[in-house]
Amino acid sequence: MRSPKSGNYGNKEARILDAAGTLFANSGYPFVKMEDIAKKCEIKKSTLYHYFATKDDILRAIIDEHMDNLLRGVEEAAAHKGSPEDAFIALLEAYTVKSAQSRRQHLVSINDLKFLPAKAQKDLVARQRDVVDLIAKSLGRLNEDYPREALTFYAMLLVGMLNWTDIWYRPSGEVSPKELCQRIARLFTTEMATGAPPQG
Amino acid sequence: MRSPKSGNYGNKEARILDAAGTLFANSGYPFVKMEDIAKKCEIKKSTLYHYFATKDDILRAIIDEHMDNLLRGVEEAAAHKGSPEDAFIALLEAYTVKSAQSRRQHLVSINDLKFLPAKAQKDLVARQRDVVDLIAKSLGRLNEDYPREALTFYAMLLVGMLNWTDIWYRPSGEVSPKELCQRIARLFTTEMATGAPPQG
DNA sequence: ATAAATCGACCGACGCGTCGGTCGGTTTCA
DNA sequence: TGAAACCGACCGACGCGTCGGTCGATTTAT
Repeated sequence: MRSPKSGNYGNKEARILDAAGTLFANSGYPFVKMEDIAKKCEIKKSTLYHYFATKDDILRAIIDEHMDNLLRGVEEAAAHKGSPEDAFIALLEAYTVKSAQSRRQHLVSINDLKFLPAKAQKDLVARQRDVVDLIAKSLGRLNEDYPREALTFYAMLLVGMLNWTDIWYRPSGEVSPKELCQRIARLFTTEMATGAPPQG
Repeated sequence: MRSPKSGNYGNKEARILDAAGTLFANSGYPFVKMEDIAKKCEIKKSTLYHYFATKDDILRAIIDEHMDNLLRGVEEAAAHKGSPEDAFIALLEAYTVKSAQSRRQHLVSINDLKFLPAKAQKDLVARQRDVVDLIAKSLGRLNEDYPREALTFYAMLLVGMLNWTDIWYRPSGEVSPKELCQRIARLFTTEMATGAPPQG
């Protein structure tokens, strides 16, 4: 998205978030000190507090921005016109592309959400739920016979798989991102095509 | 395994690990203070250090024990005689049963591993890899045409899904553990039965 | 038999590094 | 010239780990 080196980096807030995101993703929120973030931005710690009131606020801002971004991308793909299968794959690709694009932010969102105060967490989790619902809806178009709760169930499985994948998957490895995405998609499209809807 | 209330709880070490495991699972390693653990064991913090040299050691012991347990269970199931499908399901069930049995330990293993010093992590991760390999091998028996690396790939996806499931799945909900397990198994057995092996 | 020596479990107090956050002052710039 | 950006010095709470020492039980020596 934004290269760390691009000259007029715009507002410093974004630069701070970018630096913090990288550090959080690499080391985990509790291990990153405010001074580390400051150093990476080539400012002093106290200056940091000119932009963000607390460490939590930085984390919150990162996750918040990422959720918006992710949700927007997935919503867009969900509106894909074409066969249900195409729409589903488009959605999956949107999800993985988005999480790859802002890979660090995504990792932070997954790993460090729990370090936020409960109230802030609820807010963010609600938005995660929106993503799951969109996926469930898309799955539903693959097979109209699955009841809503089964769809949600599979959507959760899918999101879980994707999120976990972020932890170990390296795009530079044997399997290309596109192939990763297609293989995962096939697991679910096949299920929806051949599986008997449960509890029906 | 061991009920917290069972009278002669045996050695105190186990009791400490049990208490710490619960606390870690509920709140996350960085948030749990040595004093919290001590209080839960009805001893003083300093006494804790009579049994474990550092906080890290406690975490390490928990994960270590759990890994052993899990690996043993999965190994046992892998030796299952019967059709490849039966063996695979048995293995899956072993995994989920084991992680449910010691749910807290499993959560700790997933969430808090990263708080260990790098060296200790490597050790534990290697054992996780052993589990993945066993699963890959079991998948391989479902379809001999899949090359090793594809099997590992799917095994990783599967383990990821299972691990993530631990985060949100509640056995008391709509879907019974057995059903959960079967649905997940079906995603992969179907793939292995109908899918074209990639890169082949 | 019993006093002395030994030992494991236990504890209160606290040293000390760490780290999020503050404050008062200086520089920059429109 | 005044507001925004920036900084160095500092603070206070917190939490890990330590240390000196107690207590009751077991072992040893006489």
